Amino acid sequence: MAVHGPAMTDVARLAGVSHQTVSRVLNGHPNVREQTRLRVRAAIAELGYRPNGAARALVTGRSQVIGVVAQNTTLYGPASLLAALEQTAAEEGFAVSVGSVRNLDHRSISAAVERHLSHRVAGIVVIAPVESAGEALERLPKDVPLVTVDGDPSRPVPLVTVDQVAGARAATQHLLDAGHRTVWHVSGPTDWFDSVGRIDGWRQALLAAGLDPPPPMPGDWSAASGYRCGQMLARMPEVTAVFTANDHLALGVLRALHEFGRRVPHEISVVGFDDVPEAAYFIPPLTTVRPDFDAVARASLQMLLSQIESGTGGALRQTIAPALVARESVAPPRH
Amino acid sequence: MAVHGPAMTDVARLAGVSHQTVSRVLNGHPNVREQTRLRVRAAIAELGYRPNGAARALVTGRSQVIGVVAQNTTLYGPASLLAALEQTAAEEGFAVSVGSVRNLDHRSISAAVERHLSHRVAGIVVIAPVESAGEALERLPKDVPLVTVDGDPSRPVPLVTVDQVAGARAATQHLLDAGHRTVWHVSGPTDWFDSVGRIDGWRQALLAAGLDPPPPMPGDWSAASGYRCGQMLARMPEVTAVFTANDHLALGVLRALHEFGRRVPHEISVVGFDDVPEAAYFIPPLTTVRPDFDAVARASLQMLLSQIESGTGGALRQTIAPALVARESVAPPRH
DNA sequence: GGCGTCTCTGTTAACGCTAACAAAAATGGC
DNA sequence: GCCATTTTTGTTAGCGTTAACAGAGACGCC
Repeated sequence: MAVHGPAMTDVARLAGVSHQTVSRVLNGHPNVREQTRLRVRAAIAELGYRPNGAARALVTGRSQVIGVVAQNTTLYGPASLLAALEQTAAEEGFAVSVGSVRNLDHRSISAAVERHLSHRVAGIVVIAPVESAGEALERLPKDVPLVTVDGDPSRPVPLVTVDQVAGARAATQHLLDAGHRTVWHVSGPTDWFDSVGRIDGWRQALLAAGLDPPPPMPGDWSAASGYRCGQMLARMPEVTAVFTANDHLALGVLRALHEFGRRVPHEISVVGFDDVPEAAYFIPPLTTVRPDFDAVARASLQMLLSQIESGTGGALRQTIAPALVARESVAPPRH
Repeated sequence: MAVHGPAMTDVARLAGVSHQTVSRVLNGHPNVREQTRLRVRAAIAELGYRPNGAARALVTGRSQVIGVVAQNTTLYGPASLLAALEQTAAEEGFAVSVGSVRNLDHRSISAAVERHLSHRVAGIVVIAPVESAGEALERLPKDVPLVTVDGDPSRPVPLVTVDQVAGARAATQHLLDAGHRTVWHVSGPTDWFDSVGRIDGWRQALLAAGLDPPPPMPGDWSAASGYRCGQMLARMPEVTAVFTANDHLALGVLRALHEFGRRVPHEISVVGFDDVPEAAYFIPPLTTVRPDFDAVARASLQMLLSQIESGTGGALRQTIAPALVARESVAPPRH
C-alpha cells in the first residue's frame, strides 16, 4: 500500500539535474536548454512521474480545479450544461468538481461554495437559476473568480445566460405567425429566472401583437405538472395554442390533450423549450426552442478563465441566443 | 488581490494554543480538553477560518475528493447516478470531481483516470458500461481505491451493478404473464454490459417459457433508433409485445407504432427500462423497470470508502435489484 | 584578456497542514 | 504528599511543489 509515486526529486536525480529544472520543464519555462529538456522529459516518462496537484495548489494558492454549484443535475438543462462545462474545462487542463445542492437557498449554496473554497478551486461556476441564490452570491469573498449561469440579471455578478426572453418570444411569435389568435403559457416555477424570462418573452410577443396575455399556468418543469395544466387546457374550447416552458411540460400537456381527444396540432398547437433529444419523437414531434448549452459552457469558462488570469473581477455579461426548431406540433388553427 | 484567508497558526494564536491543537480539534481527536476545544472553535468562527484541503492532501497523500469517470452524463441513467453519487459523497464529506470522456476506449479512460490521480483523489468510481473500458482498468495502479459501476462482471474489479438480467427477465415475464406468445426486444448497443444483461434476461425468460427468442433489434439508446426499429415492428403483424432496453427507445417505438396506426396496448404492448420521470406521461403511460440509482450510488460509495479506510482492495461485488413499474402500455393480446 | 550581459541551472525558503515524538499537566492509589 | 499513569498540549520535521535569489558558463565587445 501507499506506494506513492515518484516525486520531482526522483525525476531530477534520474535526469541529473535539480528538481527546480524539472519544475521549469513542466511549466514550460523558456530558459531551459533543449537537451536538458529532453533528458528531463525522458526521465519523467521512464518513471511514470505525475505532478502532485496538491503540492502545486499549496504553493500557488490555486488548484487546476473549477468548482460547479448546481441544483438538480438530473434535469436535462443542468445536466447538459455540466457535461459541456466539463468538456470545455478538460480542454483547458482544468478538472471540474461538482457540488450539487438540494435546495437553492442561501445556506445550501453558501455551504457548497465553502466546500469548493476549502479545496482552493481556481474559480466557481454557479448555475443559479433562482432568486434566493443571488443573495448568497453577493456576500462571497470578492477575490474568487466567479461566474453565474442563468442567474439574476439584476445583480452585479458576471453572468452568462440563455436568452430566455428571445427564445420565448420566438416560440410565441411562431404560433402567432401560424394564425393563432392568442397563445397560452404553461410556465416553470416562478422563482426561476428561466421561467420569468420565458414568461416575459411570451408576454412581450403577445403585447407586441396587440393581444392581451391570458394568465400563465404555473408548472414545476415536470411532465406531471404539465399533465395537470393540460387537463385544464383541454377543457377550454377557446385554447388553440400553448407554449410550455420546457419540453417535459409539453409532454404532459400532449398526453392530457390526447386523453381528452383534442388532436395536436389539428385542434391545438404546442411549442416547448429545451429541445431534449426525445422531443422529435413525441406524438406529435414537438416544435421547440433549442438553447446552445455548448456555447453557454464555452462562454462561462472563458469568462472565468479571464478572471483567473487577470485577477480582476469585471461584472461581464453574455447572452446566448437560442434557436427555434420547427416540427409537427404546430399548425394553423381551424376556423 | 490574493487575500489568502487565515491559516491554522492564526487560529492558534487567537485561541492561545498551538497550531497542532487546532488541527486536533479539526480532526476530532479525542484528547482535547472541552474548554480548549470550545476556545478553538470560537477562534475558527471568528476568523472565518477554512482548512486548506491542498495542504492536508499534500501531507496525508490523499484529498477528500472522489473522482468519477463517466461517458455521457447527459443520458438519464448516468446523470442520475452522478447526482446520487455526489449527494452521498457530500454527506461523507467528500467532493466529487467529474472526468467525463467522449469515448470509452482505453486511452480516454486512462487519461481521465490519470487526471484524477494527479489530483491525488482518494478513490475513483468508473461508470464503465462497455467492454473496452475493462482493459484500461486492469492496468491501473493497484493501490488506488476503485469501484466500477455497471462494468464487466467477468473482471476481478470491485463492481456495483444494477441487476440487468433480473430486470429484463421481470419485464419479459410481465408480458408473457399478460398472455403474449412471445416478446420482441429492441436492445441497446451490444458493447454495453447493460445491453448484454438485458438481452440475456429477456432471452432467459423466453427460454424458461419454452419459447424461441426472435432476433433482438439493435438500437443505440436513442429515441431515434427506437423509432427506426418501431417502423419495422409495426409492419410485422405477428408482433404483439416489445421490450425495449430503455425508455427512450420505447418512446421511439411508441411513436412509430402510432404512425402506423398500431394501437398500444390494444394491438401491441410495450415495456421499457429506466423509469425516466416522463415515462408515466408517454402515450400511453409506459410500463418499465426502475433501477434504484440511489442504492447503486450508496453501495458504490460505501465500497469505495471501505477500501479507502482499510487500504485493502478486495474484489467485492454488489448487485442492486430493479423493480417493475406497471402502467398502461401492457395489455393481453387480442385473439 | 577583462568585464558586462545574457542564458541556463542550482540552492534555499516558504506554502499550511499532519505525524511523531516530547513535555507538561492532571489524575489516582497508597 | 509522592510516584506512576494517563490525559492534554507543544515542538519539530517533513509532504512536493514553486518563487526568489544566487551562481556558473557562454558570449561579445572594447
